[in-house]
Amino acid sequence: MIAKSIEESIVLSIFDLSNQLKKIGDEVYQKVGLTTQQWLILLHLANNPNLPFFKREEHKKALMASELADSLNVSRANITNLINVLLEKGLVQQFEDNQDRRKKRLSLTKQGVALVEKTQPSRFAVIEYLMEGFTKDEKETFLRFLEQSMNRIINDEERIKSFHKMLVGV
Amino acid sequence: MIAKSIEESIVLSIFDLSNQLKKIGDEVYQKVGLTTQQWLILLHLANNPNLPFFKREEHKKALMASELADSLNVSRANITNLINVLLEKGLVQQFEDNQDRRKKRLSLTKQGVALVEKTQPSRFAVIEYLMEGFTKDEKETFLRFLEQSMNRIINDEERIKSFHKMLVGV
DNA sequence: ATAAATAGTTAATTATATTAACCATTTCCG
DNA sequence: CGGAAATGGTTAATATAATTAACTATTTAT
Repeated sequence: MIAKSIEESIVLSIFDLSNQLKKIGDEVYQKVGLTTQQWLILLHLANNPNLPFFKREEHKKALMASELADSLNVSRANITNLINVLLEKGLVQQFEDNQDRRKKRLSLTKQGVALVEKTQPSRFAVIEYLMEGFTKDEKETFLRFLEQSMNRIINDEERIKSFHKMLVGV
Repeated sequence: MIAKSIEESIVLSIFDLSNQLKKIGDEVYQKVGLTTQQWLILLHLANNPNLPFFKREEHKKALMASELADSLNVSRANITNLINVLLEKGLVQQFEDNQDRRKKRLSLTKQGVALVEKTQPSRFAVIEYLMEGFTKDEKETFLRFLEQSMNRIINDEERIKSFHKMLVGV
């Protein structure tokens, strides 16, 4: 018999909710021929200040593929494929960095910008609806909580793995 | 230029965190030859009271595959495959329902129970560490928030879709 | 008594990602 | 300075995790 634990409930709920949000996203963005991942790339290229990626570090120059790979936590090869679709659709453009010729910078095309702007209101409406009824203070606390958890995962990776060391011999 | 929004920050952080947690989970459970999905099935069969599934509805009888499909939000066919692995590994057993011969009930084997119990402490340690420093009240509010969001997604699906109707013609 | 619904499975397929190898370029440092 | 290592991007082959569609068996509804 496993004990009730508010902490575990939170983690399992986060999983569940994220899953559902992704399903909704996939369904919605499928209408414009995109996946949630491709959509997230557009949000990055739109410099959406609400992305954890932009909170963790400042980015003055246009993003490149490897930074997207970092933020989405996937391989560079995968990003290449995702970007190719966006290039074909004319939502994104690529240009070479003239200080470092290995790098390719990415930005939204006019169409890309238009798409992001057009979808903004409905995304906001859904999000606001989901968290209706909570105070600003409460929301700020959630966000701090989420950010602390992320920071600990990123910075104390070794420590977290050490908790699991005992599992190796199972 | 997209405006700062605490609500959108929360949603994007939830995405990010869930992603990271899944990566950690995959890495850890890979050591015992399981995926995060298979692991979640074990937690269900262990009647973990912290699973959103058990908070939404009571389940007196042993679970069956289609209920797992509901909870994990995947197809029944997919569950069949996931279960097969767990059967092969001897972590799970299946028995026929004698009231309804279409149904197959699932339960953990002794080995399955042992595995869940053995991994419990380290899972709890990680989880506690992630949310260290927040009060019980704060955690409870957070959980209510997550549950409200999930409920709205499940119960007001039509309403949420209607927010996106305007996108169809993009 | 028959049609519809439910539970599970199988086979074929699709989606989404990964790894490994490679090229070009830049950075590090002995 | 010059060679080794690191970085950025791509390609090809592969893995994995899921889906859909079709099917069987059984139960429920009318």
